Amino acid sequence: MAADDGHDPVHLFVERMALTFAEVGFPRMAARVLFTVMSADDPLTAAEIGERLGVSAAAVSGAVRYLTQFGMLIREPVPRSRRDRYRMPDNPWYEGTITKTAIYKTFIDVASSGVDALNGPQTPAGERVAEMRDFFIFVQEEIDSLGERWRIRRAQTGHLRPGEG
Amino acid sequence: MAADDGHDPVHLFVERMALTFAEVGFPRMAARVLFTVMSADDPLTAAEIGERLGVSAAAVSGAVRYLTQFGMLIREPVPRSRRDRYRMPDNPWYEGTITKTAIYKTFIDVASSGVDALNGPQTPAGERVAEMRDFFIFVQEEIDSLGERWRIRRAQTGHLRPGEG
DNA sequence: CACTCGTTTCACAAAGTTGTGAAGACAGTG
DNA sequence: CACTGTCTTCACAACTTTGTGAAACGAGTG
Repeated sequence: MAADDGHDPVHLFVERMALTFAEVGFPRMAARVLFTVMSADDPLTAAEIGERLGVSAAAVSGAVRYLTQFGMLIREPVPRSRRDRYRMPDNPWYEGTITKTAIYKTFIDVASSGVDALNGPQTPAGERVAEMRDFFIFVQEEIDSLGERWRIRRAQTGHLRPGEG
Repeated sequence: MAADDGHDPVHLFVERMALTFAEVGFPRMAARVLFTVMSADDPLTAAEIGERLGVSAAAVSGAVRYLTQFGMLIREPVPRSRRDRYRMPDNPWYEGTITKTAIYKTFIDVASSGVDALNGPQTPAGERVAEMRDFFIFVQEEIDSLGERWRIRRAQTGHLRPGEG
C-alpha cells in the first residue's frame, strides 16, 4: 500500500503533531518519522516509513540518524535481512526532551553576561535583565524537578512502569 | 553614533539573546528590537533602535508592531514631536510569554485526536500516544501554576513589586 | 569475489523566510 | 493647505532550510 492520500486519520495525526513540533524548533522530517513510528503498533523498516510518508529514502535516513542520536528512536537489525527496523523506546523520550533541554541554561548564561555588560543590576536596564535572568533560573529549577514530579504522580495513579518506583 | 561594530558588550548581549530566542521560534528581528530596548536605560525612538541595530526603518516597524501586540513593548508618543518612543512594560513580559503559551494546549489537542484515530489506548500505538498526551497535560498544569509560584517566591525573598502581594 | 539490496552521502533545486528600498500615508506645523 | 518628518506598506531580492535524485557505500550471499 502506497502513501495514503492524507485522509487517513492516523496519518492526519502524524502530520499535525509533526507540524506542531516543528513550530517549536524540532526538525520537521524527524518529527514526521517519529510520529509515524509512534503510531504504528509494530516496528517499521525505513522503506515502510518512507512509503507511509511519501518521502525519499534519503529523507528517512537523515531523520532516523537525528532521532536515534537522542534515543527517541531505536534501530534494530532484522535477523537474516539487511533491513533495520525502527521502534519507539520503552522509556518515554518526551520526558527527557522537555526536562533535559539546555535552552534555559543558555538563556541564563546569556542574560548573566548581559547583566555584566550593563554594569550590574544598578541601572534600570541592568535590573530588568537581572530580573529576567532570575526568572529563567526559577523556571530551570522547576523544569529540573518536573520529571520526578511526573513519575510520582504516575505512581500515585497506578501507572507504574517496570523499573520505576 | 551609528550602529556599533559588534564589539560593544551590550550589543553583543542583545544579539546573542535574540539569537537564542530565535532558536525557540521567536521572530528574530522582533527579538533584536526587544532586547535593544530592554538594554537601554531610557525609552528609544524607532530611529534610535534602527540605528543601534543597523537595520531599516521597515524592519523596526514590523518588529514593534509584533511586540506591541503582545504587550512586550509599550509605544508612547513623544510630546510635541511626531516620534514615538518605545519602552519596556513594568510587568515582566516573560512570565506571560512562558505561562500563557498555547503550545501545550495544541500538543494535548492533537495528541487526543491521535488517541481517537488509533481507536483508544488499547493498542500499543494508542497507549503510547495516550501516555504522551497525559504527560503534556501534566506539563500544562505545572506551567499554569508556575507564574504564581514565581510571584510567591519573589515575595518571600523581598522582591515585591507594586500591585503584588 | 562479484552480485544484490538496503542505506548513506552529496550537490542541487524548490520552497519558505526575512529584511530592504522605495513609494505611500499620515499628522503636525507654518 | 502645502510642507516636512516619521511611520507603514509592499514588491522584491538575498538568504536559509529542506528534501530530492543519483551515485557511492557496504554487508550479506552464492
